[in-house]
Amino acid sequence: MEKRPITLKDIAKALDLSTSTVSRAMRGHPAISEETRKLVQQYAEEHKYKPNTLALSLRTNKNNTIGVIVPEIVHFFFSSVLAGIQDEAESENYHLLMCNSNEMYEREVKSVQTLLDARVCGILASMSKNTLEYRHFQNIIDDDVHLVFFDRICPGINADKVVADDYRGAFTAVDYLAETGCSRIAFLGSDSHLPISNNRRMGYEDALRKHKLPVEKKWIKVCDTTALAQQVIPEMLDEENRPDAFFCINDEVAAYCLQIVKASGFRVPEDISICGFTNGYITEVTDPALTSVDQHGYEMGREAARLLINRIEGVETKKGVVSRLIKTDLVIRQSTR
Amino acid sequence: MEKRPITLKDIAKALDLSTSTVSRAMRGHPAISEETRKLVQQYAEEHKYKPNTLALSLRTNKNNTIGVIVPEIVHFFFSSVLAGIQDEAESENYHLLMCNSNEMYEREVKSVQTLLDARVCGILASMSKNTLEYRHFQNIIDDDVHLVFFDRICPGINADKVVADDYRGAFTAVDYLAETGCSRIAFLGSDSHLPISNNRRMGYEDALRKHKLPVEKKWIKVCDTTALAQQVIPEMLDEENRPDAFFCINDEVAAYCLQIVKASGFRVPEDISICGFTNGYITEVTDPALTSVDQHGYEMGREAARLLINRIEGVETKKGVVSRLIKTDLVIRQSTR
DNA sequence: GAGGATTATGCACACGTTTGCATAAAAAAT
DNA sequence: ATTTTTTATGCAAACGTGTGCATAATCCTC
Repeated sequence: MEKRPITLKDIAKALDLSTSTVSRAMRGHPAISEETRKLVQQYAEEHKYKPNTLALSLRTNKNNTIGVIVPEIVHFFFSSVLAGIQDEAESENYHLLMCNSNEMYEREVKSVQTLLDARVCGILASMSKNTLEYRHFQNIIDDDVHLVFFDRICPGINADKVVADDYRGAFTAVDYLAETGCSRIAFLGSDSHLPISNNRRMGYEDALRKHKLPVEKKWIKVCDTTALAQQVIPEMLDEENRPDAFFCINDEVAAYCLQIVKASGFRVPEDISICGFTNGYITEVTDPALTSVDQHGYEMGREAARLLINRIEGVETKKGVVSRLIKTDLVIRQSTR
Repeated sequence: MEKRPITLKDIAKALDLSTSTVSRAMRGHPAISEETRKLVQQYAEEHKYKPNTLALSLRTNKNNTIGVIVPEIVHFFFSSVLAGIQDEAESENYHLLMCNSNEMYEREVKSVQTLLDARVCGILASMSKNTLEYRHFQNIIDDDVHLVFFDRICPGINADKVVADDYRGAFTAVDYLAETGCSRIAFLGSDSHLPISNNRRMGYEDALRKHKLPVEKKWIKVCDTTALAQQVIPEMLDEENRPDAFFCINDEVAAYCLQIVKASGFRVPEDISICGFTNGYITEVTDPALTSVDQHGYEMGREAARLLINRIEGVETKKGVVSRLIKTDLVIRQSTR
């Protein structure tokens, strides 16, 4: 009952040839006569011969597979990156092994182990928010497996990286807010151990300085989840010297911010401007539509995959770390003046 | 310079044993003395021996990998399903090979081929909107690879499936719309060759009949993209006998519908009620927040993966097709009365 | 027509495992 | 002391492929 797929050996037996001849015939080796080559290839075609990739992998110790670790799948930005990685990998004939750390350190460690055990050629990773220990990433490098970080890079590891131009994105956005008359601009960010947040904060501060606006501690908060938003934003609105603009670390926080601000009786953007980061689906369905900084996740995915594949195939040979910056673009909608 | 990972053979040589003994010692075979077993296992531990999964796969012709084909990654529902699949697969020690058809028939065919070539143990698939030819799916079955469809099933193929209870979700939603006083309820659906859309339409119609409301052709439209929404909805609002409720095939269309309706000067929900389907992120950020039918994508993913794995491991032995229905829940927010 | 160059094919091994069978050594039974 | 049983190990083959080397067959050249 078991239907065994046809192998080179089967073809050899059927045609009364040796497996080596068949193997060479299939790959068009010059030392094989035109006659037998055609014979073999036709027979293979007819019997739907498919090379066993497992055997091939074993022999070359290369399985044409790259592993991906994302902190969260159900997320516009990360799924965009994933789509980019997927497209690039597919066009280069690489398979994609997917892992999801779910923002948990333990699962991230386990994912790395899983991918190394699966003998992937390289790994694309974006770090979980809760990762403070980097040993597992170092293990990848120690195993001579290529590693490229995207977006959430790991500061303690010497590896290639592809990141959005967070600094410039933040600078441009805050510059725009200031240009349009906002003078008390708040920054709702993440924990400062994440380079992503830190870089944006620097862009934010530099833009303030450019406009001779004060950098106030009380207007810089860790607020990167909707739960935190519900708590932090009302407090800020209650103060006598309330912000007249919110620059948020992601679109979700911005959207909740918008709701809270409206519910508190302020008009957007007349009283308060709001700007998000990512430029995902939700920016177009809020009322008013959300101004946001486009991170070009799809492009980041493609770029990261391309860099990794170039490393794997020895096209990229730079000794040190390669860093790619994906440009960011401010997309102005109705939530800012 | 090349650091080759340590193998059973290496251990054997180092300990002056045969590879077979080492192999048995590692797996705790009873015919191996306690003494050598400990010796081997300790040596393996010290030298960080990792079994080569490629070799194992070749031997057993089983690579503990399942393939997934989704029509679109950047989509709340599908990424939710993916997350569910991922979690279930991981807990059962299966790897995930991911493909993205991007709603294109050709890429779907290619994805199937890719996965079969990779010798996956099974495939989870959701059909692209543009797929009308089913031969590639039949190939999976002919190759004796397990196949489970989720959500967008393929009507022409005899395979296991896990789907949302679309009929009941639609019925419940439309029933609720009617209960709350709507009498001219429009259905913005997909092409009727998709079972998903067809089942919902039947639920929609049955709910209308229950309330003795007429089923009008002009209130049933194909409108499953935001682009179509921009075109179709204004036309419907312009008619003298305009709908007083829109039941939409997904949240995106519902959100755009909401915008268009508001922009046309109608109040939501006082003049017109709007209901979406999926219950994704955006339902909470529109104004008013969107009533929607929760499809429980994550659960669907887990269920589909579990079913597939049960098939692979011979736990599920039913001869015919197994169909699982994932319950749907109406989540009432402010876009309906 | 004998030697050399060319062409086409096969043998054997390798990749890292697992496993049926044989076997050596030790222990037990007669 | 010899046979039988037990225990622990090794040999060899297998999974499906690719490749260096040997070799058989053909052709050319003088």
